[in-house]
Amino acid sequence: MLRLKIENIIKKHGLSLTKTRKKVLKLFLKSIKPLSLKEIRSLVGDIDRVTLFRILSVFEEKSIIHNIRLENGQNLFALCKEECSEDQHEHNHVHFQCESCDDVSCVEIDNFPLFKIPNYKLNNININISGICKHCY
Amino acid sequence: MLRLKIENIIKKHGLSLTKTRKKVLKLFLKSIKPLSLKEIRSLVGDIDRVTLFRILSVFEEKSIIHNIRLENGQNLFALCKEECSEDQHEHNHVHFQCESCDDVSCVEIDNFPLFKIPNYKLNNININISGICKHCY
DNA sequence: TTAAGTGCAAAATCTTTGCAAATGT
DNA sequence: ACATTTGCAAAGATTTTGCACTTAA
Repeated sequence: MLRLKIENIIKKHGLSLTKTRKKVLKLFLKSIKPLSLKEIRSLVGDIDRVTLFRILSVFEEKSIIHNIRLENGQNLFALCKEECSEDQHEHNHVHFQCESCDDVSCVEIDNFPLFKIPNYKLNNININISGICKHCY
Repeated sequence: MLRLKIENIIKKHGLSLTKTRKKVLKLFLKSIKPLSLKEIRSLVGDIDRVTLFRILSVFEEKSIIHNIRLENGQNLFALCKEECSEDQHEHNHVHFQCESCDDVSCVEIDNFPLFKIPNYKLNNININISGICKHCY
């Protein structure tokens, strides 16, 4: 089931189906939280640093994952929605970092605000919020 | 005039008034655009890389400037508003990057959306948008 | 079979740390 | 005069490049 989903996603984006890519994607599908390079490497086991960089880079290019750059410099990656395409992301979430427990998560928002700026065309909107999460509140 | 403003800002935050800090702050006050480390260094002239890191770091700590981390990894800095304090920023702007000319700017937004997430306390909100700017549109 | 992906070595960047000399108050 | 800041050297971390070897189609 999961295996099929993984293969499906990779093929759908025209990428060839390799062992390492499957391992990495599996991780994202199983994880609720955004992952750092270190975490991925320690979870996948022995995967070359450079190879991982390259895998994340194609995955990002194909909008399988997206990159979360936090204000403190942390660089995390999280799964995109199926609807995300290469030039437009369809996220209704914000990236939230808790100042108490440091946890980062993608939080869905209903009534996601509609941004408009006169004379500008807005394609991708990325929102990072810090504060206190529901567990620490 | 500018000289006084610079000295005023630095002193207001309890920092001592050094040559290099004045130079760096002057740059921010004169620049409309967010600046990268490289740009700052080339504009200020000969300033040590480490010293600059440290100056930016205190300035950020004191909320004289804020750090803009773009999705593509670029790391820029821009002046805060006078009202910004150490634990809360009062920006009504988004960080906009044009996909055509690559320019980054802080764009003021009227009707800045009010975010609410049930059971969360939101402190700082940071919004990065990419698209086409008014000059390229 | 051959085009694409991986792993390794090594370079290029970016960021941090420690300490002696210089500067601000 | 004393505490803080700066510049330099050097360590650490992160990201990129080139190339030979392996794997997927």
